[in-house]
Amino acid sequence: MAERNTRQKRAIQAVLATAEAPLSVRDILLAARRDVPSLSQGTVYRVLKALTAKGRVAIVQLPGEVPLYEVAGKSHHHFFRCRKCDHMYEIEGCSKVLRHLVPDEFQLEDHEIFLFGLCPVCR
Amino acid sequence: MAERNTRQKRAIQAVLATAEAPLSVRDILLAARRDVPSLSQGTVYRVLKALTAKGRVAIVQLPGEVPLYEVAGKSHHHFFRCRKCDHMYEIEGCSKVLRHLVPDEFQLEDHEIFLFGLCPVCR
DNA sequence: GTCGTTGCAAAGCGTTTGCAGCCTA
DNA sequence: TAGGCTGCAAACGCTTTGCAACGAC
Repeated sequence: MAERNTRQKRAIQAVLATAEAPLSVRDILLAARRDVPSLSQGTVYRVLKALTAKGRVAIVQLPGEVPLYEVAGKSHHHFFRCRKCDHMYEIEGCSKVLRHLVPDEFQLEDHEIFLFGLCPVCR
Repeated sequence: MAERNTRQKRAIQAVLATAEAPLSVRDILLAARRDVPSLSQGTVYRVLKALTAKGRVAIVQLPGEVPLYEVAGKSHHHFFRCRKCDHMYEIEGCSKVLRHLVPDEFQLEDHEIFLFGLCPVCR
């Protein structure tokens, strides 16, 4: 019943903790294998699923792309994706004006915003 | 070279044209088979891909779900998804305030907004 | 020693694609 | 009749899962 603290879990969480941008399963697998070379894909999926269920990891799902993972608990934010270099920038804060988009009869609980364009470097 | 006007394409476009909400590939396949029973999944994918490339169809990609398709050319809008009945409502208009979310050095070109909550019926 | 966890490989699911025959123009 | 289009089925990429061995406690 008690959850166990394994090398695999520690390696995966360490990778997520030190990442500066959301990572794909492949990214996580390759990075974590530097600590635990025998790490398998299946384990990465299982550990991520468990961490997500516990609310310790958040999924960043861009339209038409594979899901990315980041540590949860950061302040509410969204992402800006540069269409040239593909880099993802975190956008802090979030417009209160969203509430006015929907009629009052709707009860707005959550939202996702993805911004696309050119970043300062690529302009 | 010249594109041909087949029963399959007509059936698929008719389904999209009369749909009141974005449809999945499965939805489209089942509906279009009422006109063309022999219609195959592969053809649906190919026709949708072609229509999308020509800008006649738009993809609605909700995080973690299969893509949905709708006729393009509607006025700019986003979606509100009821987390209880799963119905999707179109939200007209879109906040200009988005531009203020990103620093001036970023060149904002496009965006996606998904709203989640309870619709008037389910509240 | 127990039993949660892992690696492996097979299976699952949505989507793409090669190919031979079909049918629109 | 030409060649774009279709149905079929195999292949593909990502994710899940069954199972026996492993290892944290």
